[in-house]
Amino acid sequence: MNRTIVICGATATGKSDIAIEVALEIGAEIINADSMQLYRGMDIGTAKLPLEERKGVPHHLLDVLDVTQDSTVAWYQELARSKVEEIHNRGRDAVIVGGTGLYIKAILDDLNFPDTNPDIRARLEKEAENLGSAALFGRLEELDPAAALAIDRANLRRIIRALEVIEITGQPFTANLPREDSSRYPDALQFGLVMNREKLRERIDLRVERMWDAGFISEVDSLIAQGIEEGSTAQRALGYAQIIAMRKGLISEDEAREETKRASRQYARRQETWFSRDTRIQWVTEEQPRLETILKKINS
RNA sequence: GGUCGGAUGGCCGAGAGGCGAGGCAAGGGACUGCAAAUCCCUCUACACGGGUUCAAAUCCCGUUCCGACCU
Repeated sequence: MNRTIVICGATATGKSDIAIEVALEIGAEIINADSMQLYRGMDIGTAKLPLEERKGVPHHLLDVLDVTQDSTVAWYQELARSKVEEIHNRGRDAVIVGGTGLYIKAILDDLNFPDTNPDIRARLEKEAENLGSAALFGRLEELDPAAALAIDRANLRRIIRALEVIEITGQPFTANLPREDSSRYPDALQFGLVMNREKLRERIDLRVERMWDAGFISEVDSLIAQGIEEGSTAQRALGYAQIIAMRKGLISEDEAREETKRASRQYARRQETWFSRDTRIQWVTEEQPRLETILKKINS
């Protein structure tokens, strides 16, 4: 019986380390569920565990994209699921670790993502520019009132995607949503790591300082040379975006570093909001002996 | 000692008599193909004391503090 275990939570809560320990204990392999650690060359700024710290535990979906390529959930979903199957077929357990909530959900739940079409999307984006986002939202209200209700009228990105899906599938956007929560891996155990805000803030600050000392700037410099600005996903990563802005002369190094800390804090908040909605997650606080707590639940 | 200019919410910053600009930060929230993204909500301030007025952050008087200049 092969298990699927998820370790999630906000950034800087120590997910990677716990995952290694858990994996060592139960003989599992690790699948990365962090949208930015997918990128080759994004090591320091994403706090990617160096090889020697992985203690021999096989890691999957690390360094699988070039910085110029865009990551998407649909692509990730397929790949990650095939990795889970692969590991299970090998008779081992899979530990999924990461802070990208949507990606984790995409593995576990029966989310299906209707295709995308660059032409349609480009056209919609152009229309938004010319007619304004209000016009597109109006169209969405007509074509799919339920979707319009669920999407903020100012959230152009989601409005465009909804219209794109409607056009491609010929059905309302909401028709593609699952009726109820149906899980592909019903037995998956999800653990969430939590820390109080103050503590987390300190850890984030410290971590960013260390990244700087470890040569974060030169890492970004070489990625700029590799064309990170051509892609749209990688260049928005925390810290990377700030250092790119710094290299463009928009902000000082000091500002870049402080902005990175602040953006990380805000990100952590968004992550907590996201994960807090999932009632399947079992939360583990910092006061608890985390590894033991998790192992106990896995084995019970 | 004198003259002039300031003093606005955690920070920045407009307003210059009449339904509490705005931005950032902070907190809360949403979320099915860019998710470390995108977006929404909340946070009633005007240095202090008097006065004028139906109405003052906005006008008048005084006080305190800051800055510039003068002696």
